[in-house]
Amino acid sequence: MNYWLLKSEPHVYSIDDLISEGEGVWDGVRNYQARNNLRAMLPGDLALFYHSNIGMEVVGLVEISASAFQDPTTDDNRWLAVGVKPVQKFAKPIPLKLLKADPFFEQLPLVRHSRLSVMPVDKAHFDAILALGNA
DNA sequence: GCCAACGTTGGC
DNA sequence: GCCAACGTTGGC
Repeated sequence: MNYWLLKSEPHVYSIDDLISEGEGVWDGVRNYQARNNLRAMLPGDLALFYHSNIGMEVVGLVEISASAFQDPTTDDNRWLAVGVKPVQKFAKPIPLKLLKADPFFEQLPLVRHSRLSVMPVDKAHFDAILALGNA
């Protein structure tokens, strides 16, 4: 089981959009590093859902429901998408500011490499964020 | 709205 | 293959 973080601008696609759809396609990724992370995902993997720009907080948890397939938003076969299902919306979203202020999260890619939109997360970091979200 | 960080493109 | 120019992302 692997753990991930998916970033989206909520005015484009928010966790509420995913919840109302029931199941979604994570598409539109146009960055090789992010694409490679999508390719490594397996059904059942868990991913944190982060709202960039507006909110700037980790808002919930989703599950990978389908491993990588051709991104349906382009004919260019370099790009991939995965299926996602909502698991929960956090009672307490975790602001980026809080993660940045805590040395424990220093190595989190979200903190270190803010432009990457699909990133792996250590189990220790994942568990800690989950606990904060449900505190 | 600005700008730093980073990725991509294209001329050489 | 290098690197300057340019475009995009995302925090502030």
